[in-house]
Amino acid sequence: MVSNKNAKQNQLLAAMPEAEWKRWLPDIEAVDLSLGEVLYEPGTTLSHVYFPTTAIISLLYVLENGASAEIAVVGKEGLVGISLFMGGESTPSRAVVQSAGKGFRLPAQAMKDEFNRGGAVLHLLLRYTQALITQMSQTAVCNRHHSLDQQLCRWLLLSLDRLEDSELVMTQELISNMLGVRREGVTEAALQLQAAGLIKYSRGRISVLDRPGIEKRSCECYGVVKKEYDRLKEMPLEGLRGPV
Amino acid sequence: MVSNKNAKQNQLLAAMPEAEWKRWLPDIEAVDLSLGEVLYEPGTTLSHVYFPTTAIISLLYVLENGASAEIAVVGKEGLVGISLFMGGESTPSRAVVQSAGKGFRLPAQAMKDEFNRGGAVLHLLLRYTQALITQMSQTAVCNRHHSLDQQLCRWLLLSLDRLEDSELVMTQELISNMLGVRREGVTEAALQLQAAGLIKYSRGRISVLDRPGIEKRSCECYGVVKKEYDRLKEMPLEGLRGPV
DNA sequence: TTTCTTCTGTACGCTAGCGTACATACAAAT
DNA sequence: ATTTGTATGTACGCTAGCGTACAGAAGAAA
Repeated sequence: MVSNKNAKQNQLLAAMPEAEWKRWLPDIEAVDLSLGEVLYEPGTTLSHVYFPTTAIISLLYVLENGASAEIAVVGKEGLVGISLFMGGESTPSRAVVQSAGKGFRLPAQAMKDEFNRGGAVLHLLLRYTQALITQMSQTAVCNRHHSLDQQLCRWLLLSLDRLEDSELVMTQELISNMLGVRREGVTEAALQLQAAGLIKYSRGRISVLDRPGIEKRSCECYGVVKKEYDRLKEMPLEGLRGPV
Repeated sequence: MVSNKNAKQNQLLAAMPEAEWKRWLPDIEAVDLSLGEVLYEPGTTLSHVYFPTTAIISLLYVLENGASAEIAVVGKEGLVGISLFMGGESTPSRAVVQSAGKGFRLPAQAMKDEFNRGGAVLHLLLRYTQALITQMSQTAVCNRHHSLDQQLCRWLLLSLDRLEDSELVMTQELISNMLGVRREGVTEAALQLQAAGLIKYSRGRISVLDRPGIEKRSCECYGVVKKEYDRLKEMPLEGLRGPV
């Protein structure tokens, strides 16, 4: 039996009705997620779904030539492993811990069983999936049209939202993998942000000093996604059921 | 009452169990979809879901500055309007008819009601959504790492798969909007393909002469997505229910 | 203290694709 | 047959980001 209180740092778990929550308790398990840990590889069948609380997970696509790009970030607002209930069992993407921290996990079968009861949990999870889709789509457009500088700001904001403090443990090399760009490009962009007094960093630790400043430099993509997450979060869960 | 036979050109409708299909029949409606027609705008509540048969629909994101990019294509293999059953009611994207043709539509409420019965239709639709997510993700990576030439090939293949013949009615200007690049860039890439004898085109009509040739020039993204669509299509629908 | 490793900074030439501006060419309409 | 509009081709300078190659700098290890 785990500490109920900590688990509810995850917003999906927190949003679950009491009855469902009680059913889950015996199966749910606290986990420590360490930097670089891989939650699933492309094509593998998932054994658990993960609900991060303080950890941040990146959904990464890796191309044949080794080039990669992050397609979405998951933190305390979501869960990792949607393909389990979406019905695919696996995805072509990889889930990597981008920022070490804690989370909870639930065995695949327990997840499916609950989902198949078709109640509030189903709607909650699908609504979250819809938000995730928005994030992915926006990433696609952002990759096409926005500058590295703008994208770095967007990325910093996405990470900040999922952390308690304003310090990221993250080398420029890793960021470059996420953004799918050269490490040197990240250095240049980061130098500018530092020169402008917006961030301060050294050897794998980045402190954000002026968040509003970063927001100003970011492309619209951050805001669009944030707004959509908020909109969905506030929608009534029974929305699907009633006739208006 | 519509012709059952035509509707089942759509693979999702075709995959529906007879019982469910009979429930839908009274509500389903044939529609002609003309080039450029907009099925929904960002943020608007959807009135119907669309099941294309011969038409092709593009899911487009338009940025504040007017720049755009296609994030996914939907043809006879899928449906347009997943946000209806995913619970969001709307999306920040726009759905535009990319290739004129026919399709069928179902009123939003009928769709939700059927979905909420929680049977095979639910699993069928979620599995399709999972495939769509793959397409979006791959598009994001592709936008980051592959050349215009490769992407044009990918795009041609995606379109071909959703058409009967091998002629696309599509100006280079429109293609450039989809790919989120300059029209001139598409001209250059298309010239090369034509010089290589792979396609032939003139004033908005493109004939693909050598499909294998195009496949060779395309990036891996087309193949990855295709394979995942096929994999999902062949999975048993009850996969979610049983314990293995 | 010295060595080693990892992270960050700098430099330089290169290329794809952009923005812009026209030029041609085809096809339908008058 | 001529006009008009739309689709395609060409050209040219520009910039962001790439590939490559090192050089410093900050910790960690010895």
